[in-house]
Amino acid sequence: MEGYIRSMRRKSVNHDECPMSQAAEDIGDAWTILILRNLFNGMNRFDDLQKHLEIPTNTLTDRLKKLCDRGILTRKKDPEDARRVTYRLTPKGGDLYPILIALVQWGEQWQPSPKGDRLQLISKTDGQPVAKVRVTDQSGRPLQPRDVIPTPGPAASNRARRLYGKGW
Amino acid sequence: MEGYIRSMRRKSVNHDECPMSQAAEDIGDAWTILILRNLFNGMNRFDDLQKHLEIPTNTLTDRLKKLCDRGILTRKKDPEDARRVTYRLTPKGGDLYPILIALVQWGEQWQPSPKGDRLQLISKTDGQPVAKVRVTDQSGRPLQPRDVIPTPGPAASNRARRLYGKGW
DNA sequence: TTTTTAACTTGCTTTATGCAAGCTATTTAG
DNA sequence: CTAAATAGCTTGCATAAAGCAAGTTAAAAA
Repeated sequence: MEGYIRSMRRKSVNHDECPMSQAAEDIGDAWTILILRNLFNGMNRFDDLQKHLEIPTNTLTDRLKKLCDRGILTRKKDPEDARRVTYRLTPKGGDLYPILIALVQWGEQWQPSPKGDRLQLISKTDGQPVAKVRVTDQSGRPLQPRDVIPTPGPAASNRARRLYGKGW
Repeated sequence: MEGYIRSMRRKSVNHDECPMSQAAEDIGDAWTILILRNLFNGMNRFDDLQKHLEIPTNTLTDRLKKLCDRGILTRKKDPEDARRVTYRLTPKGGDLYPILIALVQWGEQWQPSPKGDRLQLISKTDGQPVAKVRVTDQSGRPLQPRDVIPTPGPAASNRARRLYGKGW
């Protein structure tokens, strides 16, 4: 059953031991990304998410369940209204922030609206737009893909070694 | 037909004019993310991708086609071997780099292997691991979600205005 | 005490995924 | 120069996931 999730038909994408495969498994889904976006904006209830995203209820249930199972969200009953449930980002979930911001910036840059910006991210520290998310070295120098050597670590799978050792 | 792609049944997730929705539509898919990962590692042929990822050929065809249509990849015939086709990242595609690096770092941090690191990203500039991708203001101060005010811009849709104006 | 609200669940239809096989155009082997 | 191999697909079929409408349960509001 290795390499499969929940069925023999929906293949798991995480058959190498790559952190990106696991991340892709977790958030590599359009609905999941949008749910997380809304949670980062403080929307934490089932029906608000459903109405705003126009997501089918069973799909929303499925995604919220997975996000909770994977430790990205917590599910708690609202003490003030026992009908209500609140979903909140865990520290692990909160750490997805740079990824979501990078997605916004990429979308704004490369698929701009003719009418101008759709979303501006303003920092409270200086009232200026948030800086572009970049890959840098320890001293802050920006790095391009060619400046980075991806090296399989001690826990790398053979598949990952093949990829990063360029031995396909 | 607004809000739908390719059919009446597969809903498009991009019914607000949000840059993140569009980005989610583009790369919010586990196979797509892994294809991009492999392309960033210099793997640019159909059969190499197919073998390494163990992705069904029709799914790979579909994803490569979409990525080309969306200007993320180019498709060119190899002048040295007319059977071969090479897929390469466009500047738009290359700009997804911070997102992929952030995904690796998140996966390595929050879903670590008991055996240690799986993938180490070493910078050629100093031989050190690449710095953690962060959200900062213009002067480099790190920002948390609460430090950022997402403001609908001139091109924002009503749906986006509702979300970012907290008026659900 | 009836109606609403919130968060689902169920049943059904359509679409997408996965597999095996086949196809077409080159290129290499004999 | 023909036969086999290779690269990049396409097709057909089975099953799983997405989407829609409706129903369920428990709590709160009217």
